[in-house]
Amino acid sequence: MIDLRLLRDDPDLVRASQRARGDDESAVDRLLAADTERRAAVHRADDLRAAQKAASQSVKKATPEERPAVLERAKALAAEVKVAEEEARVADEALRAAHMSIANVVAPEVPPGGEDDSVTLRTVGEVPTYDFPVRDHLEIGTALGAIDMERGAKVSGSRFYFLTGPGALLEFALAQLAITRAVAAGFTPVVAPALVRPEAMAATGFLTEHDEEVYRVERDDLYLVGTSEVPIAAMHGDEVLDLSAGPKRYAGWSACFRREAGSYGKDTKGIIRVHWFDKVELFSFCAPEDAAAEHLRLLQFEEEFLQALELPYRVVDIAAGDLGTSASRKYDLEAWFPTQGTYRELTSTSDCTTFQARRLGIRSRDADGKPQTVATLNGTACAIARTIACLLEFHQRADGSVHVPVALRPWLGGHAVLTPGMSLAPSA
RNA sequence: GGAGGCUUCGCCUAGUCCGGUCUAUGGCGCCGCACUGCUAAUGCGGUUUGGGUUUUGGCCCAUCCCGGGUUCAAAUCCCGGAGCCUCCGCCA
Repeated sequence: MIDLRLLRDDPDLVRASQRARGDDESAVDRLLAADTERRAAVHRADDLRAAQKAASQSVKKATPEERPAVLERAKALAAEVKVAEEEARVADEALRAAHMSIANVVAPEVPPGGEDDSVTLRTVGEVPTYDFPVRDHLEIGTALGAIDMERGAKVSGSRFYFLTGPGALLEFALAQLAITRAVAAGFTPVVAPALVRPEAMAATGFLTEHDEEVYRVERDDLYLVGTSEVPIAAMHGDEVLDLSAGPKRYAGWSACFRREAGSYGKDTKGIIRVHWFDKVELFSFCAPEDAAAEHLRLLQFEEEFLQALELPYRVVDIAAGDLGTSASRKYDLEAWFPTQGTYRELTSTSDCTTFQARRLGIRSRDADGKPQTVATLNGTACAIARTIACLLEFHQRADGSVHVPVALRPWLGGHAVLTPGMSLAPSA
């Protein structure tokens, strides 16, 4: 939800944001009107309630003779209050609906336009030429005994997989590397629940924006999260955080579940797009004025992580029309997939400013000790399945073996290369 | 799964049986002032949050876990829900 004060003070800023996103500008005027109407309705109800309260107090003080008349007036007022309250409730609901229909105000630096208007800020690392026919990650992973897609389908259906042998070790190695680096960078490690109540899902916006993407456990009225952003954001819901020592930073590990409705035919092969994967997610709560700097910090972490994996990548400044509802700015980090001959999103980071925290009721104290809504930011440290896919493809060699980035070796028995049929026991 | 207890303005707590003076008690903490060589102690005052309004002094409304209901009037009575704790059962 956007800041209504900002809307009242500078509606043109919000209109410009809507324009940049390709969203409906008139929604701004509908919200302004709903805001005015709600305030009028609340004012009427409050005044009536004050009168009714006074009347109610006078019932007790009334003499027996006056009592019937006083009671009569109080009753009449009570009925009026009931009507006015209902009107206020309706106005409030209308405001809420209008409020929800407007996405976060985009940062002024964001490129306007749609998907094709996103801007590559920089490209880091060399894209090598492979002097042999490159194989995709599924071929390599299957040959290594790292990925078993067929049995994944047998047990759970399409877009499910088993990670076995070196694949399973890679999962833990990536998780360890991500968490270790995050802790070193000041993030508090968190193991978060992957099953949450409807409130947590709704408060983070996933029931409205990504409703089709979400798995429900109807029997228990719980939802499987698509990212640990959900439990971590909701973790501090309705709290006043102490940010006097700086942002609160978390690195959350959890399983992630996505129905991938509407992505039939997209990335059907391998583990690039799957119904379940594990992920280490970065999440920061900070003062609104620190959000832009914090965003760059998350971006830097993500870049350094890809560098540690020895992967070339590019940083894309996502255009307004392609931003999520809560994001005011978003960077995608895309790494090179040789079989696709292109960069594909491996991680991303979004600055949600106060948009998400307003709905979640997460505040901190400003310099004057007044509560203010915090800013929230999220970023991928490592989406494990897709990262494994990229590593296998990018670091493949002509003989079907795969180079292991130095940073991962401590968790892979010290091995520098993964070879089909190799022993996974630590090398001497 | 069964039985019971509990949830009050940062923390602790009184109030709930028996509806109105609860405009919520007291303590701790915190802020200000006074006193005081300094500190401590003491005294006095202030200290939930959100909304509305404002001549920026204030004023009004809501807020006692959440949502309904009864009533002129609900922290208090009734119904539904959530969370925490204890015990029993089951369980990796």
